[in-house]
Amino acid sequence: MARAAGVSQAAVSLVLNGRAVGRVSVATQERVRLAAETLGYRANAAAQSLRLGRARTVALVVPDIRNPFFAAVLRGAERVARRTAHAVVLIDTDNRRGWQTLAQSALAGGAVDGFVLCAVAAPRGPAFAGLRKRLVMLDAAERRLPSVQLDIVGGTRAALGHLVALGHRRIGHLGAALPHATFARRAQEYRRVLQQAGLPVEAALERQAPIDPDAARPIARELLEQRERPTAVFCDDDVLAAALYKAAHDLGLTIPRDVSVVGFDDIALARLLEPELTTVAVPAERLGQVGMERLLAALSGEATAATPKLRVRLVVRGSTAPPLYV
Amino acid sequence: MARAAGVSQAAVSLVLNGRAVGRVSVATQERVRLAAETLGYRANAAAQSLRLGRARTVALVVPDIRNPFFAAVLRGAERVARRTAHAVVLIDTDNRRGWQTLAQSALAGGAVDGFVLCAVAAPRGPAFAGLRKRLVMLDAAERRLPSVQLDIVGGTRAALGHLVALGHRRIGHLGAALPHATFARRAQEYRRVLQQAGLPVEAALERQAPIDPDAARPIARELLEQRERPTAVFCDDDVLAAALYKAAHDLGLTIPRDVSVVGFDDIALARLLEPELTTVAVPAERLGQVGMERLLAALSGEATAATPKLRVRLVVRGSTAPPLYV
DNA sequence: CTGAAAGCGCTTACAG
DNA sequence: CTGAAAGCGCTTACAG
Repeated sequence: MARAAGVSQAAVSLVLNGRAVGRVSVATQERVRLAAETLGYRANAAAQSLRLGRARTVALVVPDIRNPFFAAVLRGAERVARRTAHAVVLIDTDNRRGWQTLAQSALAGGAVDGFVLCAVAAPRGPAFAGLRKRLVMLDAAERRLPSVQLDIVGGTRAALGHLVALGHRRIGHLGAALPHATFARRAQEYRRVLQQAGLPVEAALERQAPIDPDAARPIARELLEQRERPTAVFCDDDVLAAALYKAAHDLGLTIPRDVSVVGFDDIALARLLEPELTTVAVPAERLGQVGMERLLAALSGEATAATPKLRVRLVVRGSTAPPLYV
Repeated sequence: MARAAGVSQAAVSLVLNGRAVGRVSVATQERVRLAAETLGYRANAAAQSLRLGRARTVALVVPDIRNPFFAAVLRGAERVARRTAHAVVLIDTDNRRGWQTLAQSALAGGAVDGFVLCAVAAPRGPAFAGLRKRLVMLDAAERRLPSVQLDIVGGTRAALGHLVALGHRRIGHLGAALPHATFARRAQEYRRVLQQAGLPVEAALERQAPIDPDAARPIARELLEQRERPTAVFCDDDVLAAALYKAAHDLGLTIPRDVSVVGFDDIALARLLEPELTTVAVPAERLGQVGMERLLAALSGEATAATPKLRVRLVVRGSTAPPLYV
């Protein structure tokens, strides 16, 4: 390339990286640009990485990319990364622990500059000790690590407040069986609201299920089959809510007449269900965006601003109504 | 690292890459392995890429990762890539053309070794001339490029055959408004089956819509609002089918009584709809797997076997029934 | 303003 | 079996 333009390697580098002003003559700049254009030349990424110590690649870690919520996060993250010529590598943990080994290798080998973690537990062990500046957790509880917060407490309170206001007294909880703080928080807040409202907090009203329709369906069913069935159920995720719809249908129960349902996330599915799902809308794509922005900022050494907290809001649709017998 | 183990750089490389047999003494091998373990040492990825000319990274290009079908493809592809220590970078085209520039840069700069293309048109232009060995198209029509085939024709025939067998005479088609051969094929086969069955092939029975519930809903509605409404609709995608459910609901039509619906893909959504959706099951994750396997094989210079063709099969559920008035 | 050189960390011939 | 060296393609001081 330098030869093609008849200039030095250094000049090419300077021009193509926009550091040419006052260092390379305009004529040379033109020649370089023209030659690059003609040859379709791009700087070799590996050589750049080696020299600069930055791979311009970050990994997004999610439990299951088939969940549209995580797909939306990925989309948001990818958009932001692309703006600064970074690539996003996906690590789908499939709800297993093994990903930490992979992540550790990628980091140690410099294949990846940092991580955005979504709904997976923070990695442990000495290998991740220096990770603070290379990691952003999405919707995390731990203040110790850089993160983007969601107002999970507010969302949970809004959802349960809505059910309480409708007159429900027995409110169940279909939680996500994932080891992430966000779900622990929802469970905690669920109990707190019930308690404050003087409503029963019973083990019988709580179940945990994988975020997968088939796996969750029988568990949702257990919740609805009890003698003293809840008249409303708060679900940690829209997919769980959908599983509850199926379970209700299995049992001949009508939503919202026999049981009200509230979801979490507001993925496209929420409005495709019939009746449309009342749910806590979470800005998934924005979460991915903001998370990636923060990671990239941290990687380029910018001071980390205060932990941002994204709003969520309850969207009331057709799946909630007053209980049949008040 | 070499210093830590008290051996040469070359020995480290040999041992860690499994090329040590008969070239490095067992004692040295042990020392290297121990030191690597202790230090958590990984070979620098950039240096390896530079030296070897392979980035061990491939890109998956999809129109919209929020569509669970594409998410499943990604998952399958990622699994396979991981087995051989390759990373998968996502390029979400957002149904736009701009991705080709990005892809071209990534390839020219060696950031990416190859591409798996799913439901996007093959790239054009001289920059992609030498791409044949670095590209696999999923579900492509063009035999000119390496690809993994799906039996789209068979699936379409099965879907329409099912509707014809049920007694439907006016069968509509809600197609995907994407410039990919797979959708052209479905439209073509739809017309062919109707023709062969002596049924009307009319422009009024065909519509194209983006694969997005909100965008597709009014278009689906047009299809159902006509005076001579179709009694059944074949949809190019389950998401389109879901949009049709909504449109039917808007118009007070009941599925399958007033209109039968067949989808394509069998994503999780299909069974969450009520009634559950009759659809052509496509092995999405497997598609991603096989596509990635072929790409990796091609990249390591293995001879490309015959183009594999994956089976699809019609899954009959509750959304199809005989028409009301035969 | 321009060019020659060092060095990022590997792998692979090559000489001992 | 071991070690010293070249070179992948960049970027960045440095000398002219």
